[in-house]
Amino acid sequence: MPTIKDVAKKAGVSISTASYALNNLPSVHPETKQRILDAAKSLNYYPNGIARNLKTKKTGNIGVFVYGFSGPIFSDVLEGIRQNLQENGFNIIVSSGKSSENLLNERQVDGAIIFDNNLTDECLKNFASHDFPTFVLDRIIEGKNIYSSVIDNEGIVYNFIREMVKKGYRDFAYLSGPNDSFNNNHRYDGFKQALKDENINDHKYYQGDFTIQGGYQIGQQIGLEEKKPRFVYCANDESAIGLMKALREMKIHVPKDIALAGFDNIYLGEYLTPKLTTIGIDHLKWGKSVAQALSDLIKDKKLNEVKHPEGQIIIRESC
Amino acid sequence: MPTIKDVAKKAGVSISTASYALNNLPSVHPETKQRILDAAKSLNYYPNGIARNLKTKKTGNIGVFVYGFSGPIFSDVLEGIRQNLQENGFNIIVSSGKSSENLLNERQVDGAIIFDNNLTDECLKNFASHDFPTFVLDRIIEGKNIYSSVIDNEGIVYNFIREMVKKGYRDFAYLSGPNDSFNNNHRYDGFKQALKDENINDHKYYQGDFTIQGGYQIGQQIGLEEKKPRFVYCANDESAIGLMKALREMKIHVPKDIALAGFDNIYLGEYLTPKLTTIGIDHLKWGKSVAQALSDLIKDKKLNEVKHPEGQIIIRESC
DNA sequence: TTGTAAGCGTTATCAG
DNA sequence: CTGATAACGCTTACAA
Repeated sequence: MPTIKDVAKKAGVSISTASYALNNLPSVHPETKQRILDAAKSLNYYPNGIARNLKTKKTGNIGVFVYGFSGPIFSDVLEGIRQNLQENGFNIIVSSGKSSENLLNERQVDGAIIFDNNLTDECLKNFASHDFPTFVLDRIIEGKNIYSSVIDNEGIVYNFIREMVKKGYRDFAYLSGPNDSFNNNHRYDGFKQALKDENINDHKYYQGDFTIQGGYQIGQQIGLEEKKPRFVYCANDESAIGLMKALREMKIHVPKDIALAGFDNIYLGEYLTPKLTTIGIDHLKWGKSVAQALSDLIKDKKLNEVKHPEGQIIIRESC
Repeated sequence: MPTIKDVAKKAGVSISTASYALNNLPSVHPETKQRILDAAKSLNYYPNGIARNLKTKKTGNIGVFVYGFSGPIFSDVLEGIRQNLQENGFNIIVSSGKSSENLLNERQVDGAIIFDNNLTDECLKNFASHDFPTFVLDRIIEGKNIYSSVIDNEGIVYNFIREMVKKGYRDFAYLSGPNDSFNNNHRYDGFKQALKDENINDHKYYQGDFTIQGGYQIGQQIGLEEKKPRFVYCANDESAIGLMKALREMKIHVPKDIALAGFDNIYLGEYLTPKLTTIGIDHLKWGKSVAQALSDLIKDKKLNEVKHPEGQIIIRESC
């Protein structure tokens, strides 16, 4: 494995001159520079990133930490982040589980984007406090160098439910996600507030867990109920899909017997029968804008506007 | 940001003793060790990974390089890899695009798992040649330190098509993926061979691109054809989904009018109407076994059996 | 324009 | 059991 030393020797210059040339510093004579570049090429030399990182105290890496690799909603956020970071000359490093903590604690990244409940506020605050900008997308944390960009769950679900009431529905149920989920809780708040403002005093509540399987079980349960809700609002699309599957199996027609809707606009919603009504976030744009804000913070140390992602109601066939 | 120097000073020992204690070397006296650990804790000390990596010439990171973050099939492979690497004490770093090349060339990872056409054979061979074990999952490369683990596309598609012939189908078409795709080409080979062995001399061929959108367009085209194929085998599930959507819109019934099937067993196949017949790979297991082989290679420098992933035919309702 | 040398934060060799 | 010290491969004052 050739080092800069080998390149310098081959080109007949000192290590520092080699370094200057390889880093495109203007001071070095064109001829020597060429000699150095040729030597590097012929040796198939690449700088050792680790050594550079140690010296410069920068890695050029941005960590994106997710709670798992399954699940369809991440992909677009990640892709948006990736595209933007590439433009800004950063490497993207996506990780999950124990690795995430390691990479943060050992400072193998210059900044972080978080989408993982399992990373504690403490861990993140500690990382951020050492001058590493951090964006959190799955909760709100206050702290030095730490910023949140979260969906306005409450507002958009509120609007959606009121729209459904205008359409004539009045008998609602809520199929929840996990109780400790930021997104779920805010969606439920919006749901309740809408009912309240429409003077609807009662609603059923089903405990789900954001999975298809969970929605499916609730669907089986609902199928056996004497008095079924007319509209089940599901805290995410996957719950809705499971629910819909169970209802279909029990010959309960959607939306004629029971209407339903979800959240996330996962791409398969459009391919179901009936097509799923949902609330969509422009994940690609969200990813890009967060990545841009982070890049600005790292490069210029100044915080530009952090756009919160906008939600959009997507009416299809399930209600 | 505290360094080992600060810890040593606080504990009243030399740097090297601090290092010994922090790395659990047996030689250090329990009492001093405790003092050092306490000091580290009170300073909130974490070793600087970069510095350690430079000295030890190991990063503890495994790079997983994918062609993009979208697409459902990756997630399970990634999750399998993640689980296994975590057990083996490695960090997982998933990356894509330009970053992948950077991380490889700058040796920020100890080994790599590849799922990305855009990384050239040359780049991978170069990386691997410097004693970094590399597993390639999306093609076959021969070279020092470089190993392939690929799906037996040909064999399983072959078996599937022959099974369909037994069921009575004889008029087949192939909806392809991109022409330069390893998976697509081998699936097509299996498809053709099966027809040949069944003495079916002719078949239609539609050029797709592995996307829902692509499948949808072909579906619209087929809808207008005078003489439609009886069975369209799709090179992946997403193509099949797009195709199915178009057919439904044109009131062509699946499987009564046209039967179809895909490849990948993406999870939503089960939630479509009709449910999609497909060929499934146990991606989680695949990811785990590749990660295990890579870990063995890095730790023991010895190559254990590389399991090729097994495919399974999953008959549902679309044919 | 080029070279010398210090130093980034560790680990590891060697001596005590 | 503990401490000096060199070294990992690079960047960057500073000197020439």
